[in-house]
Amino acid sequence: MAQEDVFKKIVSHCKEYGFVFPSSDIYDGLGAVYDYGQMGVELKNNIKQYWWQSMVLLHENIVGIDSAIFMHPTIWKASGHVDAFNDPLIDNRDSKKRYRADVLIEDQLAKYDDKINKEVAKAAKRFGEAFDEAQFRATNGRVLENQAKRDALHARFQKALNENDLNELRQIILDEEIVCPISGTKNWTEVRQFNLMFSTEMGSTADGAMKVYLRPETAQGIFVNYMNVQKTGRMKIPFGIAQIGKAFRNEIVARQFIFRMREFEQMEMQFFVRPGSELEWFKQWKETRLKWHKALGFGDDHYRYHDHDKLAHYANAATDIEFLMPFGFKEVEGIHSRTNFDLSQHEKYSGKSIKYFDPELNESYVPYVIETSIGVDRMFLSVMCASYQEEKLENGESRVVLKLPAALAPVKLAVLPLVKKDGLPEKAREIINDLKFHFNCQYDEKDSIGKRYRRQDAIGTPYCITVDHQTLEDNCVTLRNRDTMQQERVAISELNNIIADKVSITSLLKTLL
RNA sequence: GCGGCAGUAGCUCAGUUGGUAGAGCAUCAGCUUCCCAAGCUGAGGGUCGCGGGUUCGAGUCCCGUUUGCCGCUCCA
Repeated sequence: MAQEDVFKKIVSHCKEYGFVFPSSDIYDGLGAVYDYGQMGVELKNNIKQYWWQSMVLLHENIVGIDSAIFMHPTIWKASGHVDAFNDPLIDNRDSKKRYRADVLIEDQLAKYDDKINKEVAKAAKRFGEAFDEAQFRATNGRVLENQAKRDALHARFQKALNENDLNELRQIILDEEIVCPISGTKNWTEVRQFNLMFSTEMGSTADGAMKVYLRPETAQGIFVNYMNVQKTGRMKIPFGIAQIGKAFRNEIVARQFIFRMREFEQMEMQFFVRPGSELEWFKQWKETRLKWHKALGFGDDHYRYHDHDKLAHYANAATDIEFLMPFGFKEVEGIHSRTNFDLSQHEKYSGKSIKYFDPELNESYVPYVIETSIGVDRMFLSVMCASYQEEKLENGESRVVLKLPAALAPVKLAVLPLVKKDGLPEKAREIINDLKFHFNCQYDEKDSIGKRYRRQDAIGTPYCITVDHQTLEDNCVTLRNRDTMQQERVAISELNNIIADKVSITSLLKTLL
């Protein structure tokens, strides 16, 4: 089966069994926004718990926070997000190429300069040593004409930029008869402003509302709380701050189901270290994070590193952990050595000192940061893709089974009376009423037993128990394993002992040590 | 954003030259009592993405719009 078909099936499966729904479904959906359903929310919560516990529980020098989505607007100036993502873009309809409108106009300005310089160079050659350049520029007709055009264009361009007048930018491009370098035509679309950050207003407009942004990453919430946590938690370097939360990016193109969404969730941990030691820590976190992924047991061949050649302005090392999705290896987690860029920027913009006094070195410094940043939704998708299997059975039939790691499965145990009479349902209820305090259980008495097993396979329930007539006599049930489909007879009193450990996140965490 | 393709029941889809909707699976109730789904009886569920137009009549033709998929583009 082609891989795209598998992906389509996974998307359908997600909807059909209550994992992921399109947002605003009954209103025909909202672009690149999705909701998690009754099964999805359980799986997602389990993923978050696995991450949180691996960070905060297993490391005494990592603590968590939960910062607000709204933050002071200056934070995004300090971080570089305001400047980095605010480009006026225009498309040429013939070549279908996109350009920055301001760059096209700057190129046009440069053309005028070229013309003028050519005239000057020509004259200089002609007059030799006697050439007075200033005099020539001030009197030559062709130079003056081009200079006047250039100055007019420059003034108009600056005015349009200052007023953020997109129509005027387009009009300039038309008036100057700027053509697409590829198609050579002037068939331009409207100019559009693409800002990666969503904005809204805080306070009523009558009071002079303040423009605030929905955070495009959770990291800054950690950086601006660095001093608070370090002081109140008496944290000593090296230490980390972990956070799980929503972030928002107004992607131009958001596609591939929940892989790239406009509203998404991140799990980030910023680890603060001594300057100079950052690359050592970078290496260590790279390994630690890959181990966390591999512990899920999907197979080591599903993962690879992708080291960045082109580094962002703040980083001195960066790598992605990529996962083999049906549409290729894709980034699930990023590990970045962010230097002291963020904290230094916040020092500068806030005017507050963000230094750490290191008693061992007896000196103060702005700590360096190693960031591990993982997309919850991407992680969710990778787990779904790796777990989804269509199996041919010995009797020639097939089944769809989600081979989720038991610790992540939404439902841990299904309790099934073999038949819907003779007191079996009552006995099953009795069992579930005890076990439901320990893990997520589901009861089902509808349809044949085989059909019920398949229903549980489809949502990835690792264990099913069947209550039959013999149960009423010996207090034993049949325990059925999702993956092997093997059954064994166990005492009801032993169920919690047998199952609880296998389906707990604790058991998964222990494999990390 | 540009270009191509698509949108009919929860899912997968059919719907003939335009005559106000069907199948399989799923769901629910009952029968059956069976340890690996698709046995029997019955039921519910769709203003055919949305808006407009042509027509006596539109799921079907035309225009617009929206959503999705693929390619290009963008991606601290």
